[in-house]
Amino acid sequence: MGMRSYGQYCSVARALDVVGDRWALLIVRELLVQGSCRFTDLKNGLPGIATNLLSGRLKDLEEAGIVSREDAPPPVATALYSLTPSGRDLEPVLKTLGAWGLRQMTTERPDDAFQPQWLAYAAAWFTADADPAAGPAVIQLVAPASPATRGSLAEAIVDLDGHGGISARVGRAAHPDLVLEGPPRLVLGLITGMLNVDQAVAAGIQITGKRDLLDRLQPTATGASLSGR
Amino acid sequence: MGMRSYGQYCSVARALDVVGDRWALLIVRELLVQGSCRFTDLKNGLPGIATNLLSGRLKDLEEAGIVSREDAPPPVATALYSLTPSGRDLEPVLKTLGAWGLRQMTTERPDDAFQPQWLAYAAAWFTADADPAAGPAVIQLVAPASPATRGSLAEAIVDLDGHGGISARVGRAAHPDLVLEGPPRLVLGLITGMLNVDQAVAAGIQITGKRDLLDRLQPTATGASLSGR
DNA sequence: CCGGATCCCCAGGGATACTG
DNA sequence: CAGTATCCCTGGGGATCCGG
Repeated sequence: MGMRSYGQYCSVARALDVVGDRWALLIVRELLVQGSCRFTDLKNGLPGIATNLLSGRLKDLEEAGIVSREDAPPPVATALYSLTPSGRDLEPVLKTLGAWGLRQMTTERPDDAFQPQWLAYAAAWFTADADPAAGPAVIQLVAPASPATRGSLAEAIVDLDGHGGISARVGRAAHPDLVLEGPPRLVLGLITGMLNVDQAVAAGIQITGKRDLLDRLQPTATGASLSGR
Repeated sequence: MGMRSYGQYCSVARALDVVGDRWALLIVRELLVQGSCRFTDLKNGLPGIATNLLSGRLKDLEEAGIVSREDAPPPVATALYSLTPSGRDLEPVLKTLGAWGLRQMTTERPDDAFQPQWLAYAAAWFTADADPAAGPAVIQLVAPASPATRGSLAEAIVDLDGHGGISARVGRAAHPDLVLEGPPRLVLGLITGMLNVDQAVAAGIQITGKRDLLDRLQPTATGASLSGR
């Protein structure tokens, strides 16, 4: 299929030969965040993509050794897509790219899509646990989802494991130690450090539970500030 | 001009809205490596790009606050392009992307372009000084340039400053402590750690001078091996 | 020679409909 | 659900042309 190359013996150009096509890195993002998943799950996680383009890219990425496709066991009988080790190695690329992209989040665009898993990966990728010795803790993030799915909520659970690790997943926790609720720009701005607590509160974020957990949740990306607007 | 967006409130998607277009990141690469330079310098550093596309991208990137264009002082009277601070912040992105792309360098393509500055940035980005206390040192890299410019050489100077820093630039050093000469794949493979010394020598690289300097030049990217072929 | 602008053509992307 | 097929259209590749 698509084998267009920049024709340069340079590792950046070679990387872009493989993952530089439109939608390619976003597909990898979705596979990183969702793990092994079905065609439709990818389609839902990539609002705006055309189905032919998705299937085409999946073929390309499989050919390039980044994505693997396998048939699920009998009861399901559907194909599952996941990342190969080489594909998982793209995580640092998406992390740095996403960290740089935080500064682009200031401009508001009311009809942008927004999904719960993007809330999750932002917490996992752009924050660190400043005080692991304080033990495990659970933070619940809540924001209104895309305008397209009006009424529904984007909910993510952030787990501090007490050993310095932070993981996040979509869903609602039974007994969170802290709940942050508000528009995506505020929740995201607070956990990525683009807003400080005072600014986020003033802008209308709702903080429920152990507020001192916010001091443990240290933003690692040194992005611009969202406070200007 | 091009304002096509993925329409997702996600920092990765937002980043790709700005630098995801074809050639965009390669233009940034060239500006990072070359510093402030003219239109023609960029064109020469980006073999294969169409001039209309280059000028269009430069406009887009300028509009996005990544590139700045300024008129050079009177005697030159030409426009100079350079990166803004925001544009320079893309360096970590290109580093990680380039590190991942090293594994794509194994496939040989005889008519790929190859330029001296790519030799330089590879050394600066993917190596570290394992023993700064040993003092300053200079390593000369030499490889045949693109088939297009047959006969000419790609030459880069790697400077170990004796304080842990490594910088590199295009050119020929007067009195290098070490000279590595051979095909791009071997020189690049050796400094990025995809080949070890024995493999590179067996494949025909020429090493002249203080060979123990090679132990100081530690590859930082954990790429695949080129030895398989 | 440098710094583009203009033109033409085709491949790749976007939207939708359709099928196993 | 998991794609394939189709159509349309924009953006990219390549060459040429033009003002400074």
